[in-house]
Amino acid sequence: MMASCNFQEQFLSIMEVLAKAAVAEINKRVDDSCAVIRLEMTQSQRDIDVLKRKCQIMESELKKTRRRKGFYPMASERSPYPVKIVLNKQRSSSQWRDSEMSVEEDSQPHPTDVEQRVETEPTLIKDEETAEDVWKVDPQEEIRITGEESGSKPGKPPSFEQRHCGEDFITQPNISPRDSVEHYTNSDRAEEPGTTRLASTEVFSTEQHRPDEDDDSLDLVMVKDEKDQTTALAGPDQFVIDESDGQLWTSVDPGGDTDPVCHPDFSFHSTEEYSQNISIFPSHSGLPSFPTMTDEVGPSLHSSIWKPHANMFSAAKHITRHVRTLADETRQQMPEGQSSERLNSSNEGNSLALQPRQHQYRASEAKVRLSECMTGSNIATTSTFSGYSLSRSSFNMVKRMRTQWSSGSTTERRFSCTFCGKSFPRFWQLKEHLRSHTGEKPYTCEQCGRSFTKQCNLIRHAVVHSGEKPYKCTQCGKCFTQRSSMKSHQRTHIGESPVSQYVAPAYPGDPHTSLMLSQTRWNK
DNA sequence: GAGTGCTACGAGACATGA
DNA sequence: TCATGTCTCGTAGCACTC
Repeated sequence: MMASCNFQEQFLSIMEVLAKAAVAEINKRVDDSCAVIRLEMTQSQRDIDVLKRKCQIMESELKKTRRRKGFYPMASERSPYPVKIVLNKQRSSSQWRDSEMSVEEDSQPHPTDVEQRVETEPTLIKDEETAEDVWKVDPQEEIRITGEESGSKPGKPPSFEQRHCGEDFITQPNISPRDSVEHYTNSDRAEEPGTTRLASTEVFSTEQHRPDEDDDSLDLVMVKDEKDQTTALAGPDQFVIDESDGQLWTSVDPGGDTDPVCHPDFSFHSTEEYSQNISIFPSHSGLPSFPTMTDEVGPSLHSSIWKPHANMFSAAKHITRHVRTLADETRQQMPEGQSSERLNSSNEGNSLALQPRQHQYRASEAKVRLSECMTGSNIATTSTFSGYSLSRSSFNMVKRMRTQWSSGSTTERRFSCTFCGKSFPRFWQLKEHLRSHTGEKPYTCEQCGRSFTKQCNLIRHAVVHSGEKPYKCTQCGKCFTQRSSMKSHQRTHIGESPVSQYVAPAYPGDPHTSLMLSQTRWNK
């Protein structure tokens, strides 16, 4: 009895020590990671400041030039709707900037808007370097990016998403589908006389009504310049998010004909920290989740050996708190409009970009429009998951794409999965692949109700109900439902023992021979 | 409990036709 | 380029045997 008690005490003390050591180690690693994050953010901050200064200088110069020329279009000649102009790289910067400036000036914003716009003036410019701007699907966000913090209550500091939506493309779950629509106008509207020509840009309206179209179809931003026969997404960093098809897509400029640098490829990629640390799907969704920070430490923490120790129980929470605290601190340090993908990924699942979508769109239209977008030298596709909008990951994509451009890398596989980084040569392959992440299973067996991601798998599944076994072993006559099963079975006929087909490892520890041995289990 | 074989499914690669 | 179908590999789960 005494011995047992002593053993228990010793065991507990050992566990306690181990738990403390583990917590310390985890804290250390988190701190290290945070240091990196801070460093990167500081660097980004400097870059942003420089860009802001440049923008301010250019804006002031532009205004001076306009005053000299006396060029200020009348508000009555402008579109009565608030618009967003998407940069077309084929246009000179002065042109689109002029257009945008005039639009914003003529839209007669609320006085507070003006103030805020002045404060955040650099963000007004849909610069080529701010590709994330183009992705916003929410007019509220469009307003926000110009400085107005819609969604945040007066006197209340804006939420992280609100403050960073400009870069993070958060689709607010409480926004109605109609609200989250951006309408495009140029292609189907006659140019109004006196209107400053926005030939190569697409003018978005948050209120515009197109009587010749069903309202339900107004769920996708398709940026396309019909006059120039090139999409306005010609800029390789211009994206559009659509919530129509539960898929994740991107615009691609494979030819690079719109880019002087000839960017060859900007397919999706995901950063490792994103795919590994971000819980994309909320726990209640029933969809698969990527391991979160908590998950990463979870297995060891929740294994039975650790259960008696509260320290270890709290370790994961501690990490979570730590990361959250850091994220909060970082957010406070970050200026408006700045984003950090690392911060995003560290910020645990509850505040991640992928939030439950509360509205659905018509997938069929998305497909049609997708096809439209896929035509031409530029491919404007759209993005979301089933019920989850993309946002911060999109930002990661932009960054990754820019990295690719700057490095001049090119690949045949232009479409990469945001989640796992796998690449595909065809867009539809990526689309199909994404089902494995989104959990979308469009093909359902009528007999058992089971769903499948691919139709061929459903067809193959049908033999379960039919009892058909079309594949027969030529040696023993045994039938199988699948060829792979038969082939696997046939291997058992070879030499009676599969192991005999391989060389026994001379050294049990040798990884090569061990691998061969592992293969003797016939692909198991 | 370990090893083995089978079933069934997930998913990538590829071919083909529209 | 997309949709569809086929082929294929890998693997989880289960049952059975030793």
